[in-house]
Amino acid sequence: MKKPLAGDKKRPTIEVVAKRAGVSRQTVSNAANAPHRLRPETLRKVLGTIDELGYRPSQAARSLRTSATQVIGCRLLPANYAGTGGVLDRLLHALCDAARAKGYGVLTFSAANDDDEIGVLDDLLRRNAVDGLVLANTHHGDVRPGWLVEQGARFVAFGRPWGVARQNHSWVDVDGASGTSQAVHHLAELGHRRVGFLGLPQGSGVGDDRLQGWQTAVEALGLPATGLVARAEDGIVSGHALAEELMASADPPTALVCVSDAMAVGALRAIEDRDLTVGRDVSVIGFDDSPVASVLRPRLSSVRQPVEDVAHKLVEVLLAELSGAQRRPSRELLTPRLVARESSGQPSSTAARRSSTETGVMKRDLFLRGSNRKEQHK
Amino acid sequence: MKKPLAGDKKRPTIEVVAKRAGVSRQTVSNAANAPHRLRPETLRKVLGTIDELGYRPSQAARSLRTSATQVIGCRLLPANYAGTGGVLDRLLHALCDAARAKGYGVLTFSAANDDDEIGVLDDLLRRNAVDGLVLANTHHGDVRPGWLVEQGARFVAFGRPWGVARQNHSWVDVDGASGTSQAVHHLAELGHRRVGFLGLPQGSGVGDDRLQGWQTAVEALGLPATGLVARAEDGIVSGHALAEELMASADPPTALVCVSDAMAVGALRAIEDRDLTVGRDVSVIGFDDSPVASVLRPRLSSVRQPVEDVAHKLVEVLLAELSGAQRRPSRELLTPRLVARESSGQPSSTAARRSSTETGVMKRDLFLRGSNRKEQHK
DNA sequence: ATAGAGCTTTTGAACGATCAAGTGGAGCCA
DNA sequence: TGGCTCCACTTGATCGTTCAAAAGCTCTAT
Repeated sequence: MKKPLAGDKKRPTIEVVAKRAGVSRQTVSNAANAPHRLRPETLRKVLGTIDELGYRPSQAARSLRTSATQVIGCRLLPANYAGTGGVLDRLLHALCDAARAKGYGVLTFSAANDDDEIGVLDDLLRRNAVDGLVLANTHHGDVRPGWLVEQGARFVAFGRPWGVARQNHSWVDVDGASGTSQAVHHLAELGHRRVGFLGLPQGSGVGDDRLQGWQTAVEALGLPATGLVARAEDGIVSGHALAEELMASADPPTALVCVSDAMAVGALRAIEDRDLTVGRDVSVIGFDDSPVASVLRPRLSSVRQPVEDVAHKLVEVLLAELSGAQRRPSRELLTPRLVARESSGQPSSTAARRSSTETGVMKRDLFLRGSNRKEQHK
Repeated sequence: MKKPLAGDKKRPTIEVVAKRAGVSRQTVSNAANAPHRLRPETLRKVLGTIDELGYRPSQAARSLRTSATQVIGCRLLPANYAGTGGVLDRLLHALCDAARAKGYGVLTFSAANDDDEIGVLDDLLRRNAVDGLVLANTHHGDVRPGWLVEQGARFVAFGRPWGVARQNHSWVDVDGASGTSQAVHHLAELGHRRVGFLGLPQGSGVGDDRLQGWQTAVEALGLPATGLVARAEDGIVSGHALAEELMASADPPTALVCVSDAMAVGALRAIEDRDLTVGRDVSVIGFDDSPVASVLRPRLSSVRQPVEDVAHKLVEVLLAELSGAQRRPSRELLTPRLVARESSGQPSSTAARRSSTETGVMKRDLFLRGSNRKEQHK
């Protein structure tokens, strides 16, 4: 026999509000959901009572009736997840904000791998625990989008359906090629000509995309392109090895564009190991602008993804999908932005011609917490 | 007029399963919720049908009837949140796992500040969108616990009710004092005697707790304690200033225990600025073992919080709270563990007496990705 | 006066599950 | 055989909301 605990205030139901306001259930319901149907006077009265009693419709009852949960599901990826370090955390924050602004909540879950994730998704969909899903970190040969389409689930992917032409679902993505292209242009402006690229093994969607941006820019600028690309799995160790490989060549690059910040960190180490100075002898630019970027010494230039915009778009697209108004899938490609810091500077040959005061300034202010001061946004 | 979309497979209801299995609704319900009530034969038959149709009870319908949502709410804190950098992200992952293991989901939301959070919580509670809450980052003068108690909400705090004796709610926390104490003992074993402490301004709960651990250890070991503590707001800049302050004294410390990794990073910079070698001339130990710790050079020794255990306890305590079986609030204090890396080594005077091969080894393998190899857990 | 149109409000039913009470049958004992 | 208990299962009611349809009211045109 369970007796109600002390603090258990009973939430008022719509019926209670109705009685108190001297109207019917439906009128109260309309006050919240379709105010235009009520006479202004009635509306005021009902809203007053709602406010007075602090009434909010029960999520469960509403869901049962409308079969809409007002909840979006999203897998939580490990913070250090290779290739997207930190981006997804920022995205999740932004997603929660964007969703809440539209009256939706975000249900998070973790999964060991994609198959495991499908298991969780299956459960969520079967229980009707979510209205739609945000699928992060799409990759080559990803089985999840196909499975979701097959289930008739509403979802948006953060990431293009890499390598699969027939995948027909909505997605939002960031134009990685634009990011690396910006990086190359930035370096070229600083005076670099031999700009290398540390990439991922062929077949990785994001990797190929970002490599292509490098290629496009290098061609457009008429820079040398041979012997300047090295590829391996993501990680600091890889970055070190690849940078070492390129730096050991007969005609080494004076700048490196990296597919990730992890790679960039490895590259920094390799350059230091050669007793060269990052940002002067060799410049390095990372990707994703992870929290470490602004903590490293020198602070790492990096391409920052517009996560807030991404989150906003994701919610917008997903809600359109949910409303059923959406006939065909939407595709949205957003543009990232290079954040230039100390790790990218003029090549030493060029810099020698100028005064060195600039370098002096760079040595100061390495301890700034945020990444907003002393940074130039390209 | 909305017609059902193409892929809209209709979920089977309990009624459908019942009909198909040739039993009543309640029997199907019992098969899932109270199997012991069924004859083994019936149970097998019903479970078979459930499996065949892929039936899962509708969350909404169940919630409506039982007024339990099987969802836990948790605020998402900014990734770089001062004082707990990265810990809460790891915690969230662990929390999702622990909750899911008990059949619960985790609903996340972000909030600009505590008042804003109360607004969101109010909404969640009024809509009955969550059964309980995990309250992270409790601090001095926190208004949230009191408000929640007043509302009769079920919740567990991650963090003690600092400075408020009468707060009477369940909590789980990590024994920060033990962590800093371990750090001091570790340094003392390495031969350090003058061990400094970089802390937070007085009045910060976690700050005072961690300082106290330093104090206790220093007294127990008979180490000097005066002129070795510096305090300021958390951050890299602060860490740099405080370390500089201590290092500039007549009799500077040979090791620094820091209240956070951010502080530690600042300390590393300050030591390097004095052209001293971290881990040899001056050792540094951080707190929280944030992702940057193992990326820095030298890799940062840090006190790691047992987030998985914390998450497990949080869920355990919260569920006890929800079941109503819990008479009085539980308090759980878990013990963190020092992860020793290169930033903490023997003081140069002691090290000089020994061979230098050890230092040689340390210089290698700085590029390891994870933090599992070449680390000694104390 | 009255029917019809249009607006506001009320009423009955339904969403899909669980709880509480009820039914039927087997087994036991007198 | 009757009565009792116990077990396995079924039936009716209910959670709180929204949908669909009915009802009432006001106003206008005939």
